[in-house]
Amino acid sequence: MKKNNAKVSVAVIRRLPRYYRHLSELMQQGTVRISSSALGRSMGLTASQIRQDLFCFGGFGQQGYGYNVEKLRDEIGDILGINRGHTAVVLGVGNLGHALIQNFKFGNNGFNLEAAFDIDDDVIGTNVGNIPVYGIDELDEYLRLHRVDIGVLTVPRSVANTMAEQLVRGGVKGIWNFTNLELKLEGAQDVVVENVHFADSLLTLSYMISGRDHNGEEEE
Amino acid sequence: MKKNNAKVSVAVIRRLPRYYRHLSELMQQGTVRISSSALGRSMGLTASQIRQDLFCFGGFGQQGYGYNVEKLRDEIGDILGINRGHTAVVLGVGNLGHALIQNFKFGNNGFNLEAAFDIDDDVIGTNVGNIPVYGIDELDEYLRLHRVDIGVLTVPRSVANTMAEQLVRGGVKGIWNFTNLELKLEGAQDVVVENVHFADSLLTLSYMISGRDHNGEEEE
DNA sequence: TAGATTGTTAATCGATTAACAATC
DNA sequence: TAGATTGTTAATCGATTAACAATC
Repeated sequence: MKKNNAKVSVAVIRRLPRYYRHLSELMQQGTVRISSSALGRSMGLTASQIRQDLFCFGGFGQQGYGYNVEKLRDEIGDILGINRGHTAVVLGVGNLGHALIQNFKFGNNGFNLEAAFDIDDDVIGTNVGNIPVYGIDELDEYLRLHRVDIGVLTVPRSVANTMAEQLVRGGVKGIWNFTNLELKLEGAQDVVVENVHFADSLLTLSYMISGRDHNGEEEE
Repeated sequence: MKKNNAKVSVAVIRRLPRYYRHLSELMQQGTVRISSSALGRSMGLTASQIRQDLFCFGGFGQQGYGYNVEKLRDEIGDILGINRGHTAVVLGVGNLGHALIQNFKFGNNGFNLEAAFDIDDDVIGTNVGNIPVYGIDELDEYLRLHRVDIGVLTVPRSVANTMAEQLVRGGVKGIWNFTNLELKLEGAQDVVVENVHFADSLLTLSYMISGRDHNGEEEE
């Protein structure tokens, strides 16, 4: 198992969570070992690609045997940063923020959700789930006093960029952006923005169900 | 502008909604024309890639001038299927379903949201926004009587696959899947599933903020 | 040991970028 | 017209797939 220092491509990185998810399910089903070809079959990838992907990180298998499901899962979890005690806050406790706080298992993904912020007096001071909701004017101080790794942005479009800038000034490492805006953050090259663009996803689906004659001409 | 029958790659397709979004913003700002290089600069793409992407569909520009923003936007909207009168129903009016019904602009993306379904008697018979909520046992008949293009799946994990199968039997063309489950739909090759996996997105962000020493060894 | 399956390099394929003639 | 910028082909780059020696 040799150290591989080549830069890992984003295509590989985006497959890691899928590996993690599938391996977790296999583990729950009690599967102890799996070969790259069996895993590939169940995930719709080639065995070659799986071995190549894992090779980026040194490879975690054993010739003639395959991969230990639990060990591989844990290794990938480590690579993804699941055991680093990441912390998160939610900005905007509207319908979507509410839904994320209540339903999304931050803990399963290695994040501790510690607070939420909103501008509405009716919700400030309450708890959603176990999460306290503070006023947005308390954000600066909160960020000064706590290490917050990411901000979850579920505020209205109109204030999205301002709030994002405030998070950046407060020292977050990443922003999980649910607003349909492309954030413009000057001089924050080391802050990572991960977008969840619902509209992009739906429009892709729209394209795919719309059939093939996309140039408006008759077929012959 | 010649007809191009080569299959369009998924990489290109997934860029189309971004083009659409950026062009919409430019249009709102009153920009009338734009060159591939200016658009590329503002989107973080090369001019070459933009021209190559549009070339897949025949090209919509004019030498020496560039692209008419509104015309290009509309052409891409057409390609994405925005003007086909698509219809949608939501399955599962929990926190997330509620948030989507209330906040997400289906109309902006060419979809008419027509109904929602849930199992909870407290919500059945009510309206969320303007959308009526029916009992899940009325779904089969509803699908028989109405043409529904996509089902939006925001039900609990445990019933996700069953509900998806019911949608397929009811004749939907696509499923917009917000459950963190990989749907297994036997014999439904022509039904498109578009996944919105929150966890995958967050874990990608987790990786990116976790620094580079992913093999646990000390640097030298 | 023999069989299986990985780690790893090489070959192929596809996507992005470069170049430039066509043309507005 | 001259300048600008596209449409389109060719070159390059990177990602996926194939192959096979290493080894459990």
